[in-house]
Amino acid sequence: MNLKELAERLGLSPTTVSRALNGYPEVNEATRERVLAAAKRHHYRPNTRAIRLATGRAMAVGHVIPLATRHEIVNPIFADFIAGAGEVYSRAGYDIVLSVVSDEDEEQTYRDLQARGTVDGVILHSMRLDDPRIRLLHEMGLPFVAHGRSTGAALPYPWVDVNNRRAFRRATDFLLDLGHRRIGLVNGLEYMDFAIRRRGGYVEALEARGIAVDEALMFSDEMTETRGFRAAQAMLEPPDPPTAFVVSSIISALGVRRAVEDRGLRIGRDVSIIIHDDDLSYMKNGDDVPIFTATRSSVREAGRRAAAMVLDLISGTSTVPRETLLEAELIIGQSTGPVPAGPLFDRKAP
Amino acid sequence: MNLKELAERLGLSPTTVSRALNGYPEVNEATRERVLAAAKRHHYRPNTRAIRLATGRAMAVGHVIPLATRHEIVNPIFADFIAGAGEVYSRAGYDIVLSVVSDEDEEQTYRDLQARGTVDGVILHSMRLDDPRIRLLHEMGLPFVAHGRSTGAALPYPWVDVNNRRAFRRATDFLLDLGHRRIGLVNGLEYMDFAIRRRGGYVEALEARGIAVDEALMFSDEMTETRGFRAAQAMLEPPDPPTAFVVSSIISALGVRRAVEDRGLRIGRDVSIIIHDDDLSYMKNGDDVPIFTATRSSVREAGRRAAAMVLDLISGTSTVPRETLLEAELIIGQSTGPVPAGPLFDRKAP
DNA sequence: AATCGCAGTCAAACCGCTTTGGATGGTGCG
DNA sequence: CGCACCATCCAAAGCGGTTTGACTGCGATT
Repeated sequence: MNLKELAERLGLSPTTVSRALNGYPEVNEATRERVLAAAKRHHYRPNTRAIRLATGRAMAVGHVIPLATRHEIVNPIFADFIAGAGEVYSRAGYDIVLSVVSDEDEEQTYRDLQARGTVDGVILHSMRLDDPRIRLLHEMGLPFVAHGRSTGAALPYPWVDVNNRRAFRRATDFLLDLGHRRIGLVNGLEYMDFAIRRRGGYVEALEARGIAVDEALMFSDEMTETRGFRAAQAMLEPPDPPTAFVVSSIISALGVRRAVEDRGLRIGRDVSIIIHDDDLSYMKNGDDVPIFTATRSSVREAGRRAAAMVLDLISGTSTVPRETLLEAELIIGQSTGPVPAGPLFDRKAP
Repeated sequence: MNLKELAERLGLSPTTVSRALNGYPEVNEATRERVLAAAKRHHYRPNTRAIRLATGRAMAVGHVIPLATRHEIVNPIFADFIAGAGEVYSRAGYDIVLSVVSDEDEEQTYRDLQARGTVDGVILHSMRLDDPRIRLLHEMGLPFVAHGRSTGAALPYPWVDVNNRRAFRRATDFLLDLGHRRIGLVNGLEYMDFAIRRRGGYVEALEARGIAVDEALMFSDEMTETRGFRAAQAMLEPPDPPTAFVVSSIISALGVRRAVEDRGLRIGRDVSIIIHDDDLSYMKNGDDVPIFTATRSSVREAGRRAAAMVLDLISGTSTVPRETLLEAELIIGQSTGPVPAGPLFDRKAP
């Protein structure tokens, strides 16, 4: 059943039917109701392909997932971010078009997406230091919203981000208040913007108390369980190991926990851990009682905000702020406690 | 730059240009080269919206992500599955259209996707027991491939699945061979088809050795760290606790590990764990040495297979089998060992 | 009574491609 | 020389909607 057929059945022109369905004012209310009823009765659904061609809009937002050729890792936060964004898109009748792309093809992908008219706008994932995509998309004139910021970007751009610096400042302060002085940082890759900001917050907290930053206690790599394990293992090995860790991801933190427990140390008593928790649905930080003390900020909510923002940009009606800084809340869990008295080796399990 | 403009510049008709670009034989080779060169020079990219309308094909495959309203959990394997499928789609010039949908809207979503011509086919995720979507899509005549099977389905349907039963049979046998007799099963939700098959393999192995199945040692729930923790905790509590666990997901297994270690027991010595490992990129089971002994099957590969299959179905050229059963390989890691002598309480840490 | 304005409707153009059904001119062959 | 047959190319008709510009009546205005 297409528009023409529906119009014929109703004894109306396609024009009127189209207008009736799309809520234009110049159609008689009685007619409109007749049309709507017939449309429902015949399960009429307008063909998206035709709408897209006729209106020149794609009614779709692109999410480009960069797949670093070296690492081949899909960002674990991605699924939840999309789930949040999806809620907003579907309400607005927009589709999500996904492109999984290796780094080197990324620019080409954005150009294609625009030139072929596949999408009306895009969301940028995995923002990096001085990210070249900002300039690119500016030049192309394709509406976009970044999930995360890009330190060093020359141009303004719309973004949704967590206040990573403040979150890590608070996390580190929290540990310092508990008396910890040797605090390890297990961070993400440092060309990722969030990792830089998090380190900033960490360093800031230490310096505010006059504590020297120890390079040996700062680690940055892919945020997997294994890397977290390795990092913690390496830091715990030498004399004068850290009594606490600030960890960028709950997944790395699982590795840190393993390393700590492998040495016979007890989390929350011998070694404290505080994490950043993206509130991933399949990786909840405990049901009721949080496992880890954490700075928490829902990545799903970030998805919702970013989606609303990009739709806003596309429609041109600015009802939503262009920059959204989400504050993380501090969740007290069981993984932190006061710094233990005496040197660490005294506390080792037999 | 569109086709008409390009044709004008070349002094050719749109027909010829279109044919030259699409490799039709009735165009002079010299002309074709001229066209190709001009297209490249002017960065001509055909408008997808127009192609789609003209050809009547969507050049897109839909992935419908059901979001159980109760749980709100995004399946963690989803991102990697899509990454695999994406490789295949992009090579074929197809897009991925994502719909995140709550259970009750799912049928409506498939109908819409087809009637509006948004996609040419779909992939079914999270297959359940006697899944109603199989009949639905059959009736609709929309090409589809299921990721996972559906026990009890009356109609034939194309699928890609892991041999879950055999994997869990092997895993359980492996533990039995090590002398374990009390083996806990930490499984996924039992309306999920894979969970049923896995339990089947587990039960089969026990029965083959004449070991009675103990309901108290079979747990099924959402596969999160916390639920895994709870399950293991509950099983370890009573007298005569299991000396080994078969766990359906690496994520739940992290919870099981935590529960085991919380009791002062050592993984691989006091308690063995064997998992099913989907080889998730952000949740690797160790870099070089596997952390957990596991039955491994790459979900990314499953994505590739399913994508190839659905494209096959769409094009009508059957070059790929309609049913793909992937065998999991058994990976020996550090989490399993012979059953310890003596009752469990003797082995507790001081 | 003639004109105007407006609500309501429609025909036709258009979006940018694909595809059908010719045209055209040159070749080969009887 | 005439005709069939290719190899090439093109005009025009879709695809299924939206949107522009016009065209009806009919009550209100002058």
